[in-house]
Amino acid sequence: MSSLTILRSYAQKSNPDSLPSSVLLSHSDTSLTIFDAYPKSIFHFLILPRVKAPWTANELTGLSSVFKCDKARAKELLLSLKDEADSARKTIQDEMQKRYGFKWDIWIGFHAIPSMEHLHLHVISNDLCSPRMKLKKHYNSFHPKLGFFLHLNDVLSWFDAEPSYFETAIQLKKAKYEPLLKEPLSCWRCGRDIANMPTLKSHLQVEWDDEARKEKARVERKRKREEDANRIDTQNTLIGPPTKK
Amino acid sequence: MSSLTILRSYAQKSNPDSLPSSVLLSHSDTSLTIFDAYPKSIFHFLILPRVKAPWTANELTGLSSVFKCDKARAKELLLSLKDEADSARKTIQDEMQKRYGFKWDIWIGFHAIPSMEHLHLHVISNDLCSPRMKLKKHYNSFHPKLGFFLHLNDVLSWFDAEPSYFETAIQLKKAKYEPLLKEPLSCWRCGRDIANMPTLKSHLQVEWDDEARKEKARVERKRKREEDANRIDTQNTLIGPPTKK
DNA sequence: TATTCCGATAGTGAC
DNA sequence: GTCACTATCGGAATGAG
Repeated sequence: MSSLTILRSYAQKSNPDSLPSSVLLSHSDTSLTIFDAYPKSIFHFLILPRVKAPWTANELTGLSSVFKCDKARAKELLLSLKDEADSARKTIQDEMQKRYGFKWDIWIGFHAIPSMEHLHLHVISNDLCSPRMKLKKHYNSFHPKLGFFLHLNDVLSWFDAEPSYFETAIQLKKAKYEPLLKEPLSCWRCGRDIANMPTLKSHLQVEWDDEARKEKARVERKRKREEDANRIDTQNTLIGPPTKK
Repeated sequence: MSSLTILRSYAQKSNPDSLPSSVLLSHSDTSLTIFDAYPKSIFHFLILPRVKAPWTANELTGLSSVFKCDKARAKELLLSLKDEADSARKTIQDEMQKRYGFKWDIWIGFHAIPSMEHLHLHVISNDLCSPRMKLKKHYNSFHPKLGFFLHLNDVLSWFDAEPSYFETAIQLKKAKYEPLLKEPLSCWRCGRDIANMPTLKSHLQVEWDDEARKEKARVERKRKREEDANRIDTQNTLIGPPTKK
């Protein structure tokens, strides 16, 4: 199977459960949620629309081809992907809590110019810490403010925009988006320019470690507060009436 | 010692014999012949003018600064370098015969834009086979027909050219010569374009092996002819008068 | 913007 | 056009049977 069309081959399966569990996380009637084979963050899933009536494989090649179909149908499709993405987000959040003791943000969106020939919606945790995050284009393709990563909610807002804006937006012109991948590296959190990928990766790790530390402290303070409140409640229950706040 | 000025430091020695034998091959009153520290061929020497009255270190920075001095003095300097280069050439030819049993061509010339700050004349065998021959710019800087390598005899001919030609030539404009180093690779022997350095290096090795084979065969034929002639002479001496040719 | 392999290209730092 | 080091950039192939 060529790497260019592997997602399509998944999306064409009439029985998604035949996919190995290392590939498939879950599926619905209209979509699959798979593990990105080269995760660019600790958590990274792809939501694929299934090739199923009324959709053909060609119509599902990418965002542009989807938009070229009936507008209402396109919106319906994206909303169903959104449902699946929200579900994947919850799965990720549970895992975050279980494995790391805290939760951090998750981004949901498309690449303006994908390489693989089947629409895929990224659901990715915002750490961007992964051994597979190797190249400038990898990073820039997920930078949340650069423009190449199209947040799903932004894409959905196109449906409510002026028709002329909609028509321009859905063209996803290469000339507009391709150069973004070559932009200088900058930390999406602190905005600082960073000279190269090794330095950026260290920086992202520090930023995430920092967030982890702060979040865990916050969780711990909350736990303490609740414990205190509980002890006071218990004391109050045992020795007197509740104190006024 | 910075690599930019190391040649100058050699050229300034009042006693060149204090240089290690791994650096110095020989010297005259006006010049040094040193081993190129990064030989781009099997044989590769540099001839340096010594910093010695009437020459100052600044005047000897490069070809341009030399030409800016008195024209007659400049010519005299180049002719003295030529003498040393011819001497180095003979040394190389002896070594070729001793080590390889045949001789091949030697080029004598300057780089139009040198990186090191002291005039140095290259004396280099035309094999261009060396582990130090690594980059396109290395090769192109010695390509005998590309223009970046200025054969000493060509430079000397500038003195006899129209004054306007002379004045233009001695400027050695970067804009003219720099782009030559990025020209596509082509074999200086057979003219074929060659895609990359690894391929070129293999090709140069084959070309040189080929020349070696042919030259050795030629040498052997000559030896045989002389042996035959000698045997016939000897026979003639022993058994009769020389035969007419 | 799938990865991987190979090589060319570009910037730096050397002292 | 000094080198050596690091990283980036640029093309081509990639599968399957």
